[in-house]
Amino acid sequence: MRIGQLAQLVGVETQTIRFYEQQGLLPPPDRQDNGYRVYTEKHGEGLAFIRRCRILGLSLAEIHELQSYQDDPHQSCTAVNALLDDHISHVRSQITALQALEKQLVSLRASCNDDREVEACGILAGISEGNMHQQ
Amino acid sequence: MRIGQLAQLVGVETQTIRFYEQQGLLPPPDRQDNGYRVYTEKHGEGLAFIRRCRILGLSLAEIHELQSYQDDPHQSCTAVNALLDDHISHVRSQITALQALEKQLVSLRASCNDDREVEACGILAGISEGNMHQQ
DNA sequence: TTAAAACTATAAAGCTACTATAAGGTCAAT
DNA sequence: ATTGACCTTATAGTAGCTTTATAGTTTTAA
Repeated sequence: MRIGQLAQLVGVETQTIRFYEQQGLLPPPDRQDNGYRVYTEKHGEGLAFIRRCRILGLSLAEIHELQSYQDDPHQSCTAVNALLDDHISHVRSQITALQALEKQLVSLRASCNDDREVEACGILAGISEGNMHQQ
Repeated sequence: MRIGQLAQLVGVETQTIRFYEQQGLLPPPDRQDNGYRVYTEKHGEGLAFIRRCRILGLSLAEIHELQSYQDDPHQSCTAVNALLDDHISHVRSQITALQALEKQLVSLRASCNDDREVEACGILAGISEGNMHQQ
């Protein structure tokens, strides 16, 4: 399978595949005589794994870590559990921060009900005067 | 006021101030004979405005847009309202996406209760097999 | 058969919003 | 005279790709 087919199969761009290879997330495939990369089904699985991890919000470094666990299948998987726990708490703190931000934005938005002149705009005034009860 | 004082006043690094100047968000200040930047109170206000916008999650491009409205104080402020509305809905969709992600991660986490061998780890199996009811 | 379209390759730059590093000039105090 | 704190510019690094440039190869259509 060539790079274009693999890309279509998994739903990524060809450049992304080359990028993962360069980053050491995808093993370098064999080459044809003309230099074209030749992929196996294993590469497809590896690439799909990476993409699912990315959809879950894991960083490339975290994915690399998971791969290192996969390569040593008889060790305990507590590290995998810990990685996921860390990631979950990271996601949760992001949610909390964004919810606080949303509240702040909504209250700022309420300070101006359309169609004033910019000079009297409650939003710009609100930002300029810094009445943003932070934290 | 020199750049270090301004930085301390507003709570940013000096490089950040130079960066904003280079990006056209902060007007180039006068220079002393030795080339040092000299800032006025106006610069302080401008910088504080930028920082408050950044805390609200606005991009530098959005801040630039807001500044252009400030420069023309007699036009209607509907564009300002619209910018904020867009930003609020952007934040809300981020929150929604992260909440869905959290759910997915928690269910994945539940598929492995510690201390198995990596080979049997429910988390890695879950990602590999792709039983991630997406969307 | 030939020419265009589609695919592949590498290398380098661009994106965001800074942060960090390097190499050097200026100024006040010791 | 030199130390230290400050200032200058220019360049590279961060994450995870995407875009662009340039060029070679294969496939398809005329």
